[in-house]
Amino acid sequence: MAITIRDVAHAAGVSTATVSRALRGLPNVDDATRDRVQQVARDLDYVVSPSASRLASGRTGSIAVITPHISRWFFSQVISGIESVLQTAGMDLLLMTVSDPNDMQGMSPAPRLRRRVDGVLMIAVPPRDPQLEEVLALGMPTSLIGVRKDGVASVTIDDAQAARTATQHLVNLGHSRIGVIGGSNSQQKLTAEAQRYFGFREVMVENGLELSDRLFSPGYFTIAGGEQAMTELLSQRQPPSAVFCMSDEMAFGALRSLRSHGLQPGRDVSLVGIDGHDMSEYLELTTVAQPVSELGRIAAEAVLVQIRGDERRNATNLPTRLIVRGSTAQPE
Amino acid sequence: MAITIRDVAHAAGVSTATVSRALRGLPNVDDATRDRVQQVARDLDYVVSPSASRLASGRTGSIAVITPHISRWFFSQVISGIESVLQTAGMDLLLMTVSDPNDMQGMSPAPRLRRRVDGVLMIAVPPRDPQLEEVLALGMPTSLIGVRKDGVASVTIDDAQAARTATQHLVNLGHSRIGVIGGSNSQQKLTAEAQRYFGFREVMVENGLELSDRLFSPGYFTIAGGEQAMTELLSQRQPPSAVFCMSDEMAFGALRSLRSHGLQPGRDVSLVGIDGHDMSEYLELTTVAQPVSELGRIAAEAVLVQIRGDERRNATNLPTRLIVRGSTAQPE
DNA sequence: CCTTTTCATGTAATGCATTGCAACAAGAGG
DNA sequence: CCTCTTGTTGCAATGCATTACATGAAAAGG
Repeated sequence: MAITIRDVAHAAGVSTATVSRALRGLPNVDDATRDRVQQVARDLDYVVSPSASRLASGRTGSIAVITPHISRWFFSQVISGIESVLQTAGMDLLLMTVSDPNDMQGMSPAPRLRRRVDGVLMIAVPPRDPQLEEVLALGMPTSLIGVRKDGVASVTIDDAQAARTATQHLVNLGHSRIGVIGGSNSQQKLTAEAQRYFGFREVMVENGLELSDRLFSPGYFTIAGGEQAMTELLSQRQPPSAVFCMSDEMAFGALRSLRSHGLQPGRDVSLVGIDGHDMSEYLELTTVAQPVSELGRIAAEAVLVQIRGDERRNATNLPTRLIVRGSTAQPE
Repeated sequence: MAITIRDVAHAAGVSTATVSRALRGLPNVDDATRDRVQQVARDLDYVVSPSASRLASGRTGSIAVITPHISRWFFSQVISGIESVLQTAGMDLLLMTVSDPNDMQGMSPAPRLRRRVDGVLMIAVPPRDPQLEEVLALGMPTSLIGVRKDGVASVTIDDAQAARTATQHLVNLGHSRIGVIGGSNSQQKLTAEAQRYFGFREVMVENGLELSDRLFSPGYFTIAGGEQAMTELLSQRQPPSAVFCMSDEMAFGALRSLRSHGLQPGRDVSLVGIDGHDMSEYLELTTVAQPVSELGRIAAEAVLVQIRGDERRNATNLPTRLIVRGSTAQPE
């Protein structure tokens, strides 16, 4: 009932092979023939059957984006960047989530990928996650975002450096008792988190400042978690005069905690985040901004390159920049 | 080179037809046979070729989600809700964006949908948008989110009612000079926006309050736009004592504008938004919360139902609820 | 004018699962 | 013991585009 390539071939008086070539812009087709075929195809309102095309060619024309979250700021920004590139490239974007690697009940996405996509983009999956390993084992073009792993293309920021920048900024202002709000206490940390912690430590040590477990509080990368963590830090005998938050969203929560304790960000306690979240400008949050949607765009391009066969599996690092706002100031 | 259904059939000593039936859980397959086939399939690490399956069956097992934005809060929440349902149903989620309907350079998504998906979900597309019409003309299972249109399944909130609730709240507090921050000034308004304006007007009229064009300012549903709009309202001879913002994000911008004018939200100027944005709690914003990801979930389920053949094209309205916080108070 | 390229086009095999229909076996009913 | 169900399985057509290879014609080269 639907129009097929044969209908077009008949109507144009050529073979299906020629129609296929003409419509896909392959060489070795006479200009006149090509025009005629295209015209006929348009007249008949013909669209190729993707299933048939995929079956015959072996290419699916789609790329999977695997992410642990869709609606969190960082992830939606990245996905948006990816989408813009794939849209332009005419690739379908298959969106799938992985259950938080911690609770393993969710089944691995790998089986759902086989024979279904030409490439995979994974956002912020722990580098030793078994689900990641399974996906990599499929051997298809893959690019990671926010994670670095040997032999796999990846796009990241220099997390350690970003943390250094943030921490150094606090140190430069004269702070010496500096707290950290990070992800979780668990060992199985995301590289990004571990790197940020590493960068923080370095600067602290370089400046001979105290590093204490009591100055670390987990915020689980959520607003609520950040608020909780800040409250925790404030409840100590000697609360920090400045806090480095590993994400802006946690910093937002921390800001609120400050306010509900009657403290003023910047004046009473300095806060710096990492992200460059849209809201940070409106909350006067000092932050180390990362080019988030750019991460997605570059990673998407990397997969496309791999699909084209240019086996370029490199690791890209994008620059971050410190944006100083009202939430940081010299200790009084 | 890849394992096909024939390999499985051979190994299990049955026909491909039986393998197909056994693996998909169709009836009329002996339990012993089914077990054997499943075992063999697992041993051989067989996965069906989606392309072949689609070509043969005519079903694609995927659903398109068409949205004007990916990273904006509302949209990413909705997409997240959709994803959870589709994941469970084993459907692929194809994500595509439509260029803002206003600039028509982006080509319509309709051609990219044909033969490619079993159903479509569209988020917040103007009801008379030609791109929407084209998609509907495809005649496939479709469900709209945030838009109501005759003959098409849709999931929305009662926007007029939400606006009434927000406005009435301000009136009840004793405000009489009430401003509005809406989308744009243009005529081609999104239904949601028009409805919200309508609800606002109604309450104003019912209470005999002044309705002036000067009390309307466009915020384009962005944070920056909201800030601008609030600044605009504040610059008038007689600024409003309360402002109804058609979205939380615009309200965030408005909050900032207040602060930079040295005004305190609630005490000096009351603000109410619509959305129930995650951040609104942290900014003490009074808002009319809508069940955003629920919108996505229900719409997704509606498409699945249509795909199954139960031609149930109804319009669902989800409830909203007022959450009163510090940004609204009696005028002093 | 003849041979060799080069280009346009056609032929037909290929990819792989689904499904209508036929065949058959075993159990139910008489 | 025979007919009728009911359930299990196989056969083979089907869906539709892609592409390796073959063919023939025209252009290029000698």
